[in-house]
Amino acid sequence: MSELGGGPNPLFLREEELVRGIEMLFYAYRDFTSDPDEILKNYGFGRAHHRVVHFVGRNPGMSVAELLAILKVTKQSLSRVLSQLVREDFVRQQKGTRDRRQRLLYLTDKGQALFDELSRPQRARVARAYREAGAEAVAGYRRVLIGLLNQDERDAVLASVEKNQ
Amino acid sequence: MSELGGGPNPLFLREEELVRGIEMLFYAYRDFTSDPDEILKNYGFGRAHHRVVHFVGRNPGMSVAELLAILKVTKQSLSRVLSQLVREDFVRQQKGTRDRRQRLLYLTDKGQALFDELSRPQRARVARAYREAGAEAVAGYRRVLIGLLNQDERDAVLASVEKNQ
DNA sequence: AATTATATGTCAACACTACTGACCAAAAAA
DNA sequence: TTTTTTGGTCAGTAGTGTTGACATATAATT
Repeated sequence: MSELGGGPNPLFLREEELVRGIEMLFYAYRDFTSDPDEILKNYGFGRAHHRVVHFVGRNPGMSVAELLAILKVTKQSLSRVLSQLVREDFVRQQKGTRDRRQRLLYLTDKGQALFDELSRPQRARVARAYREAGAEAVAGYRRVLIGLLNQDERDAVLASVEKNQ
Repeated sequence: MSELGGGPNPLFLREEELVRGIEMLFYAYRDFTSDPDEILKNYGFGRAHHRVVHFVGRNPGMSVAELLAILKVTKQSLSRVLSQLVREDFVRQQKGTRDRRQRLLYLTDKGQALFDELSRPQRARVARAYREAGAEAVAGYRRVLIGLLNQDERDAVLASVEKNQ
């Protein structure tokens, strides 16, 4: 296959470089999820539980609809893991005051403890990578990741990620 | 939770910044996989098939053992999708000449076509992100992703990724 | 030549995560 | 009051992953 644009591309846009970018993301994600996966086994949970615990922990009081929009899974997929987390007292649901149909989601103390346990090895991994690469590389890392997002998602993601600045 | 090291960390190692790095990776991977996922539906395939097609396409003649080491799944998990791809003539197996126990893996023309179809939107996505972020950011992106790898995997991953330089 | 180790495949059984499509109830909005 | 939104639930199905056991062919070692 020839170059994407047909014309002469800067070095980092060569075909080979693009495929390399694809693979690097696969490898990083593969290793990145391995630590939490190990921990989750001890709780009889899977990766889906992790995602719920993470985003509820980061966005206390979020609604189910907001969580669905972040995870991009169906209601039924979420329902199973969420109700399991509620049943086992990791997540607490509270009727919304403004809109009482909503079940606003919060971590319990137990849930917060799990959040911390799961995030510890990931934070350590990111910290190590950031430290080794340096501040400038970190800025580049973030810029490229943002560029990889669906364009119609960028604002939402940036808002979500930056909210706790 | 306090800072990781206890001491005063540079800004990009703040707790909040680390969690942001975790989330960005989740979001990028979520959107990154969405295009191929759509295409795969038309073939009755899933993400696992994609991974096999991708890595066999990138490493023609690789052995099953090598593929397992990259994917980090069990033989049984791989077996299902691989035998399906062979049965449907996307992947071809050829007895190794040096070691005739090995089944060396190659894409058929059909497999190569699928590889191209799947990689096209991902390459376009990476190209867009690289273009928007610039060469310097790309270098940082790659450095951080390498730092996120398990340390005992780095050499293998770098060898695999760089091999077609 | 006989033994051991390796590469691969296969089977059964199971678990987690995801999907679709249908349906229902409560509450908000029009 | 009617419509829409939010959320829950049910049944059925599919894709991907696991463990553990076992079989075969071949290579490597003794």
